[in-house]
Amino acid sequence: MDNAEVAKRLYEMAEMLEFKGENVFKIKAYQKAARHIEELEEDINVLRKKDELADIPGVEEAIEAKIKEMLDTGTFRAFEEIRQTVPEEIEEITSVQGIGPRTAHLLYTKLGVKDLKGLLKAAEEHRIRRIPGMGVKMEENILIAARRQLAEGSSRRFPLGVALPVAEEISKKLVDGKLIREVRIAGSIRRWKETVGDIDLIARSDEPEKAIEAFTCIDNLQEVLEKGTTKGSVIYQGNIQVDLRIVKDNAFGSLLQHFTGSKEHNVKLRKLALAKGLHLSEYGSKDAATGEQMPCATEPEQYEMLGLQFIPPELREDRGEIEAAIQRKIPQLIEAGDIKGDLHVHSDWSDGKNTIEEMALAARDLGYGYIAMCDHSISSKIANGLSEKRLLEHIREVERLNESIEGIRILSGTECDILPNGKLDYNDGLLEQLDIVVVAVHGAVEQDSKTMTKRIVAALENEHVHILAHPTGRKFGKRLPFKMDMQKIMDAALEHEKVLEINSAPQRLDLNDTHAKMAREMGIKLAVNTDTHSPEQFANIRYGIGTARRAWITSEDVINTLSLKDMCRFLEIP
DNA sequence: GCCGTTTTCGGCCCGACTGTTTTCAGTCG
Repeated sequence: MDNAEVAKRLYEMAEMLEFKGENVFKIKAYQKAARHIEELEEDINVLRKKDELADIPGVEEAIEAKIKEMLDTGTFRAFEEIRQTVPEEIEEITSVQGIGPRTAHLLYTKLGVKDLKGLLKAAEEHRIRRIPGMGVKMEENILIAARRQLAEGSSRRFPLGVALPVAEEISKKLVDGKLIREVRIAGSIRRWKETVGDIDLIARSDEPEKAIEAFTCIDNLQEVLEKGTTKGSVIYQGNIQVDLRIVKDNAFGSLLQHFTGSKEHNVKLRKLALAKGLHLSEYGSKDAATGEQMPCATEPEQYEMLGLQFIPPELREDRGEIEAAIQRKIPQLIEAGDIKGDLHVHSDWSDGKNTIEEMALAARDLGYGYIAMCDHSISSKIANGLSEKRLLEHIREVERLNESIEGIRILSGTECDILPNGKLDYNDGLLEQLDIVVVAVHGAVEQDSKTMTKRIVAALENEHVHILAHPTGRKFGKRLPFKMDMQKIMDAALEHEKVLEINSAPQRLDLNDTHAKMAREMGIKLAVNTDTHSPEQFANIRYGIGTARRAWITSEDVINTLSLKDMCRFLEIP
């Protein structure tokens, strides 16, 4: 069993204990252990051999024994025993909005409901309303939520590239409506997490109830879930849940902090606050002794009040950021303004929409000092890849434009295919004539891990190569990451001094945050590129920057923060 | 079931909203 499988089983154990109404702290203990195993970088089997399982936070005697049993036999007795008493499709029911473990248990024992179908049937036949403690309203809500889940599937998460524009659209509607002065996007979007479960908005308003009223009446709503005095919750077009929370001005920082999360970050923060005699909530810190409420107008104030350095939203995942903030060792993370050029740009010579000149001028308008024109190579036929002859013409065109355009340097480059056998799509003689060589896998994406790893490592061994673009090839909702050994690929990148790309295209975000963090810790340089195919797509850099920041990356880790002069030195070109 | 600058027992983060209740449990984030 690998780390993910062990974690999954522990989560399932927690879920079944919850259904049975076991002690909530016992349940939390399983969940905590599962989460830490999920985030473990080392193989749990290796830890076991070294007898270091108990070093994992949340793992002590009882859970340690169960993990050992799992690694030996694939399961553990307590799990198998409790499984006999819990319906198999329990998760189908508890993932219906409004149904938690207690209600699920009640429905199971009273009505024998054990899956989504049975739940729908019970609601349609009005059997739920007859259970003591339930009622007509409850039954109606369950019916709606169960039908929605049947149609849309459960626990759906949205790529950041989908959720962020929707959040921006709704924010604009709210501010245009006048009742709300300022809306801020919080939650996982503000942390630039690659997928998000819902959209969290917070706002300040002098008339919170009217503002909530207005929120629950905006265009394109599918459903209103909640409408209170300070909080509203709706399902917006596209089946995405949006929550809005409002407080008074003087607690805006505390509110923003609270609703940015993550949950794990906040839980740890509140424990830290308790040790200082403070109860932390969205209203600020409350002195445990006197009961005095101390709201913070800004986030940095809130962190300072707890004796912490300000923690940027992207780091708030309980991955060591609180410990670092105590010691005042939060790094100065990279910002969009640090980017001096884009090293992965397409034109209409291959599959881009605009001329090289138009792309260069657009980049110059953004204040960039250079761009690398990296059109596709021969084998990317579908992307109109450049033949050797056309690549030579492409180089001439770049030379010509560099003489006529002021204020930006165009680097002649390629996004060269790594062929299935690990060879490159152009010969060395041709690659040598380019300023920069970006390589990537496009075809034969189904190769097994060993072949794919060997293929990419072979490409990284080529002396003319500078950057490996979108290393894992994943595309949200379309393609899973290649099967490959990331550790070996990073070892090769480090050895041969190659740069790994953080591709900012919102459907890619590749490398992702954890891989990018791994690269940074190994000392591998990164490039944050857009892979743009039109002038507008330069703006996607914000997604790459968000991903880089989540990986604790600073401007020193990223090569395209170099000035043009330093970039030329880096590439060893005049 | 875990955990300890209140350390081997007694705690374990905090609050809004809803529905079904006469004061609160369940769910959610």
